[in-house]
Amino acid sequence: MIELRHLRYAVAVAEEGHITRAAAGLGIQQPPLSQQIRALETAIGAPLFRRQPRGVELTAAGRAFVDRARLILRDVDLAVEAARRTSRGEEGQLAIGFTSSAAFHPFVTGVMREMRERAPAITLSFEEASTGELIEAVEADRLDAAFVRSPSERLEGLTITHLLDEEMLVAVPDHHPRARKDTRRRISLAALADEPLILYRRPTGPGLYDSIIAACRAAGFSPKVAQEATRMVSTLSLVAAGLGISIVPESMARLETTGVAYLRLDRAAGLVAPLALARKKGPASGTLGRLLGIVSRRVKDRAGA
Amino acid sequence: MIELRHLRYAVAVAEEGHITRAAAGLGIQQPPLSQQIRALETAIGAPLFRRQPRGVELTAAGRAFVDRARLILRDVDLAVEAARRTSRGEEGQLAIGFTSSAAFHPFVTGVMREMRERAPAITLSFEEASTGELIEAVEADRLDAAFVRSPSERLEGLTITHLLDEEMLVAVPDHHPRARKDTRRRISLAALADEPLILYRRPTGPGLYDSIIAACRAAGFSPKVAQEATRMVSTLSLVAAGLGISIVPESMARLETTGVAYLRLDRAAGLVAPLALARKKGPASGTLGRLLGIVSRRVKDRAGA
DNA sequence: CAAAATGCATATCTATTGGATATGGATCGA
DNA sequence: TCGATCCATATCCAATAGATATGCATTTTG
Repeated sequence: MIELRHLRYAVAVAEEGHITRAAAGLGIQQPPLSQQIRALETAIGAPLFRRQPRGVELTAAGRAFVDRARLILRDVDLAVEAARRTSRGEEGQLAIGFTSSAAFHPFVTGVMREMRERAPAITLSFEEASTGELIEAVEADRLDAAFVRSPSERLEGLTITHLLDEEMLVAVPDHHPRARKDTRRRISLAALADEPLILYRRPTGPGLYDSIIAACRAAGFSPKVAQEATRMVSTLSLVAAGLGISIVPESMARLETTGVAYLRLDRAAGLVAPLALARKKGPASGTLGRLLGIVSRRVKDRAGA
Repeated sequence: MIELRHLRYAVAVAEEGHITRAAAGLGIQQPPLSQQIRALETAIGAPLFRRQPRGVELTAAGRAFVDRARLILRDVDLAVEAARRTSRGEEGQLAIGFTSSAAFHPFVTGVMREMRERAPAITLSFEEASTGELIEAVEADRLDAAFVRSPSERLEGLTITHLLDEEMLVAVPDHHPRARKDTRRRISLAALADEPLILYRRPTGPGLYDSIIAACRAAGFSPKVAQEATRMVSTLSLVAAGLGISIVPESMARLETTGVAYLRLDRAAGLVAPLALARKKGPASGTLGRLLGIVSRRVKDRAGA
């Protein structure tokens, strides 16, 4: 059976044109090298070297073989390197999901940008869905990780890492009486008891929706849900159209939203939009490990700052 | 040190998704296979397989490696095959030379055509030169073989194989008085004693030139050499222009030669153009062996016919 | 021209290691 | 819970890669 050893030896002998010298270079003695070369020639069934009085030289068949052997040896090194890089998470692919409200958060976009820079050989794929759908996708290994909101339910088999809590803002039409007043003043949730509320809710699973309803109840009223939108951005359009007000994560205020004004909520409302990363329990793959590294470093930096 | 064995094993395990089953397929037991896989993983420095309760499955790094390993194993087979084919003379290159007078001989063109058909993977290269130059090129290994005329000098280190003797014809302008008579009748060399002779001679080395002069002397006269041309074809042009007559190998008569008529010579003239193959002494390379095989078969066929 | 040197091949021995057998331990299905 | 499945570990054996010693052919050198 031909082994890489035979290729390495044949290449060395071809380069030296000399068995004894090649043996020295390979760190073995001359006789074993002679034997291995002969064994290779026998396996191939053709002489690769012409034995000259002052050394050896390649036959035409030898040249054909050695030229290819060189490439093969290089390919083996490349294969090993590829495996190492893949293992270290510098190469491969990573499927990431996020809820629409997380997609615009600077933390998430920052992580993504850093991934692109630090590991350009990783092919990233993104998916937007509701928290519930994302959790399901992660469980089913369709996603490697997902940025989700309100990790309320602790799911078996998943690791959910809390990243940060984001303030929530009240979005009101800009002609709304409250938008006229000092927008820096915080208002209480209760002050919005009579306003028609527009909420974002995906067909499936939990999300910010429930947190908002719960917070209103805690503030002593039951919100009047005027509309439900399936995309977060449409929520804001409806607000701009004057159909009601809404409560959205702070990062949403970054979107171009003419016709919408944002009001800060009283801290007592206790309404925050948590951002968390969900992934399968167990050791992370190389590419996922790479992502986790970046995420945890940024969480730490954030805490320090 | 990573060996092809490791690649073969990794590919087998990846394909079966099962160490025990793969071991059976490889004709070894399960424990050594487990060991070899582990050794490979250690050498690479990354796990290639995830041990599952019901078998094993590739990690991302494993997939990256095994995909390449498959190609490498195929390349090794291809390298072996290429060496075998080259050795058998089905592949490689062959530099062949011939004198201008041999280039048109049907024997030579026939051999070349057969080479192309039988061993299309051999890259043929041709060179035209005088017999002397060709002999030199063969000695210096710039040519693998050469079709030459008059192997008069036995050169040390070369094997010169006589292939056939070709009749020589007298080329005369078609308005020449002799061309009017019965062209099938043979004439004697002596009858041409008074004709101005146009001969072909390369700057270097012996050739047909000397044979012709010698034959004339044997016929009892010294030829009047009117012109010397450096290309055989120009010789015929000069004949057509009426500058004199010439003596050329029969195969030259195949060229389109308006204005030239050919006369057969008396056998007593003993003027023949021998065709021989010159090559280095010693065992022939694969590609050259291929040529020699075709040549010798055709010589034999010719003798039989 | 003889002697030394060079360089591959052969012969024999040793040490490494690939592979076999036996067994343990974890997980899964009945 | 018991047996089946399947990988890992431990130990042993056998094949073979490689070491040492030597032979043989050719070439260089004094």
